[in-house]
Amino acid sequence: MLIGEYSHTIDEKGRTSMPSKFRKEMGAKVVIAPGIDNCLFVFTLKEWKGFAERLSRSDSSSSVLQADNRNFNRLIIGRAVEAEVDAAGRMLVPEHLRSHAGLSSKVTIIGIVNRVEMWDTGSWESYRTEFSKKTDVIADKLASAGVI
Amino acid sequence: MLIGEYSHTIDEKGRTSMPSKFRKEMGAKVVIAPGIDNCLFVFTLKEWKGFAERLSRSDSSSSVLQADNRNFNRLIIGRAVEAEVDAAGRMLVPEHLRSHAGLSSKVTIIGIVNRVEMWDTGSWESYRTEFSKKTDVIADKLASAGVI
DNA sequence: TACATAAAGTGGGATATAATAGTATGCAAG
DNA sequence: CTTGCATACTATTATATCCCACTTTATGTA
Repeated sequence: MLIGEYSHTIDEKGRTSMPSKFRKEMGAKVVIAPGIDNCLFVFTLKEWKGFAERLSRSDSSSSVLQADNRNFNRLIIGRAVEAEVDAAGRMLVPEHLRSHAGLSSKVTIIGIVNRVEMWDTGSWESYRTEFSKKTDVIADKLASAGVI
Repeated sequence: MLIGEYSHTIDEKGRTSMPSKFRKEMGAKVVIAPGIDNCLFVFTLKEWKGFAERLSRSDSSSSVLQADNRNFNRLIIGRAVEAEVDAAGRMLVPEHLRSHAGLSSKVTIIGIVNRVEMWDTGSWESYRTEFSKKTDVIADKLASAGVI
């Protein structure tokens, strides 16, 4: 299971490390896609197929939602790339995806069960500060999962 | 059952002891996650898996398309780590979790039935003194809610 | 109560692994 | 044929993990 937060650099060629803890599970080929909220999603090939399929399954009846769905798919699926993890454990993030997430030098990579997210470290920190104020939402979720 | 309060040190590498009374029940691998109120939760691997799966299913109650789910999963699952309890009975708490709970040198570890919490000893003491004043009020609430 | 023995807790150093920078090589386009 | 870019390889630095030893606390026995 992919969990945890790791900090890495991204060099001027756009290469950044896949955290060593994730490498075995992610394999040598991954898919990098624009994520929701200024981050990038990284999937295994297998997970990507499932994710893309769920997105493109248009089960909404209203034409307005269908249009939204098409746009969404263009933005997410159309801009995704397949990337290889090299011998040193790095993957190349193409320029259009780097700019989507605002990646410059420091990146924070987090694992969320079946996907990985890449954030610019600065963006991640402000995102985190922002949401950690909502402890009531967090407590509700923990309660509904039977943790507390 | 995990009960009791234990005090330990955390060294500059971030290692701290799992109380010996908890070791058998917790096993060799545990998951450390950010908790609410400036503490960390420590789960057995088994408890964690059930918990994470409930929260990351792709049904509507935990879909990635819903902002609250994304936020929660990023902050709790994305910042959790799997940690091994070493031969000396210690586990490594990574820097980002130490700073979440404000751990510096003294930690207090408490057992709460099926989970363990780690507190900075100072934070724990102020939390405890704060709430021990209100135990009668809390007891009344619990009683009127039919809990005890 | 004092002592002996064992278990647990803590600190520090050695070794292995990972992260990143730097250099070389191959391929494609002009 | 040359130049530029992208990928691959190598080396150095940094970090994390493992291992050992000492200290302290607990427990049981004389």
